[in-house]
Amino acid sequence: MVGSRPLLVITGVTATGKTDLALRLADRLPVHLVSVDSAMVYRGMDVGTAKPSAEELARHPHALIDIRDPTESYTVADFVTDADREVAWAFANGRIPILVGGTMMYLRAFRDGLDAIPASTPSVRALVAQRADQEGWSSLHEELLIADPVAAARIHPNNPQRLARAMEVLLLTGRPLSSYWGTAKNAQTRHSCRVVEVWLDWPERQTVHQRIAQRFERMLASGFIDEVTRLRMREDLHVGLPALRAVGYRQVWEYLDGKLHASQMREDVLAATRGLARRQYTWLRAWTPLLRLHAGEPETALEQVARLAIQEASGHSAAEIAGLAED
RNA sequence: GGUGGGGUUCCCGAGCGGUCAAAGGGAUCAGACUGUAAAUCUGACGGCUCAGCCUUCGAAGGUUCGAAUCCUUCCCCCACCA
Repeated sequence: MVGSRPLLVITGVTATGKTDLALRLADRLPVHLVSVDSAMVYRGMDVGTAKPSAEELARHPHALIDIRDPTESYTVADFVTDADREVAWAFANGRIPILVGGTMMYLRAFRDGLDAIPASTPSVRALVAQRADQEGWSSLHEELLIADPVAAARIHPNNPQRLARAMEVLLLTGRPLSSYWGTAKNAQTRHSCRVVEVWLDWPERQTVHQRIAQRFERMLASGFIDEVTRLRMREDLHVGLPALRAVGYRQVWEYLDGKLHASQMREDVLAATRGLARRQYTWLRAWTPLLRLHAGEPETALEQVARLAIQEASGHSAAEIAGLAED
């Protein structure tokens, strides 16, 4: 019965209650929760990432939370490797793996698989950065256009981050980045499972904006500023690190630097969070097999997801197992 | 009460007789996305029956072939003097 065991994915834009849904699901079913969140991986970044509380984590452990120091980086490839390991563990132990989170690129990479492209190295990265400094990014893009026209066509000359990656691979391996494309295996194949994806969403964008604002108020009341102050006291942390470029942390850091007034900081954080949500929507709308559930009706959503999971797991029809999720 | 500065498209803010639906920034919206992704980047952004037309630059008049730009009066802000 290959492909019948379910793997649940709970996603949606920021501040829609994904974590809550997952926690409640964990109360009823034998699950293994796996966080899909590029910011929650960092230790000491709790309030601003809306990480589940220590109590919640004690009750329902999440894999891939608090696995890095803010000085370290964490990548999509790290995520796919880690998530694969967690999913395998779940299946081996008779649990339903549930991937919860809104880092869409991680989710996409997990679902569709990642091609075996070599990781960059600090020295090559520095070299590319230095060349960009001297010659300008547009010059590097022209170079890429010749060496790797396929990748160059898909990378805008003004996008240093993606351009850098392509150049790094080229310099590191002597091979075009695009020559590595096409070997990835998707999650269903890798795990012989059935991926069930749930999108928790509000019908009105305005609701999401409101919830973002309310949640930020709660974060402030819960000591978010203090949290950033603590991070800022560390000599080895600075805003250039991926961890501290996270929404909220970046702005509060500037505020503590005295570069922003409190009201401006608040506004900037909210705008950045709304922007994050907007970009998440772009992924979600293009994501075909998503079951969209109403975030404003958590009970119903919970019911549906639980039922779906049981149904997939048992291979029985929904009618046959109706009521099972209640227990 | 007097003098000086000012009211510009959702916000801030340029423009100071034509090339202005009006620079730039912000917000918002749409999109891209294969090892930094809560990142990085692109586009749209007064309205329409959209290669053109219509309505905007505090209000109303006026000058001019032509005004956001000049004049008059009025309304409202700000600063200083009283």
